[in-house]
Amino acid sequence: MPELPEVETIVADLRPHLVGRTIVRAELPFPTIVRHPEPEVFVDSVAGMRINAVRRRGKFILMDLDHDLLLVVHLGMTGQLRLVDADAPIEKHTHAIFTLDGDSSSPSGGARHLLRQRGSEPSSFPARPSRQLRYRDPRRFGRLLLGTQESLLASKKMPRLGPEPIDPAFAPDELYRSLRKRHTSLKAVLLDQGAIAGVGNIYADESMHRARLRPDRMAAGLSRKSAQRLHESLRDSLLTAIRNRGSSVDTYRDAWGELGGQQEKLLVYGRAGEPCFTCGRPLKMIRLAGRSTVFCTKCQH
DNA sequence: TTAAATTCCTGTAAGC
DNA sequence: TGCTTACAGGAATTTA
Repeated sequence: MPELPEVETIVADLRPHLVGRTIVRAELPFPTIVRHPEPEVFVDSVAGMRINAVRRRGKFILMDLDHDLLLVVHLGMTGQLRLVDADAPIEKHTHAIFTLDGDSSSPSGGARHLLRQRGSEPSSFPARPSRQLRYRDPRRFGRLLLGTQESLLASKKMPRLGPEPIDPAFAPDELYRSLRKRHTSLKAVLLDQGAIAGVGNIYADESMHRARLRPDRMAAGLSRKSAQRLHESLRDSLLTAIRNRGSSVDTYRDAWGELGGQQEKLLVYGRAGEPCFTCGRPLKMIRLAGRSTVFCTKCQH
């Protein structure tokens, strides 16, 4: 499922292809995927808007449009955002389609028309179909939002998010202080988007294993030194996963529909019962914060 | 106020 | 083989 590294991969892939493009038309085969505003307003409002930036915040994909509008995409568990040629067959569970203006590297519109009139359009300029950004989500846990940044925050449509764990400004002591005030399991805090943005079940388990910390430990009981280790492990887990283009467990695919590479390198997630790579003892699975949680009873304390 | 439980949703895999 | 059932989980919402 898409967590910080997967969303970061998609955003980095999409950015050069979307920035500067204009959304010609939006269609919503499944309108309720849009949570704000009303679907008709959403469709009307994005049409004709230029995409000025593509960013990530936590697990959210943010697209800055004209007129201070912000198009927000959350992939939930099975959401996929793909860039395809407009004539590509529409896959099942496609809930939103954004048609983009043509490729600026080949003459389009008026320029193409002029060339054709003069009978001099080079054959090396194929009639490139316009492209579409498509949102597909079989389990429909994802959502789309539109509004000004200010209005989205004010209406509480966008949750308040904690610091970005891979931001160099995120200091070990900041993690220590936020853990200190939480009387719940370490796992629950790592999954809390208001505490740290972007961490989900995969990288919570991976980073606690790297830090040699039991997921069911009380967060408030962690020493400064342990918090420091967790801080480093979190960054390592996330940055390594970004380098490997994310983990394709379940249905995750990048913007081109390709698999990531990190799933083959996971230390504990999805490996319950298999031997720990460090000590060989079978990894244990428990349920914490409503999530399956895998760890090593010997290596993690 | 905070933490835990419940809910949404469908593809997949296990079990009969 | 074919059906039923349990399970996966992000986060909003509800309950404790």
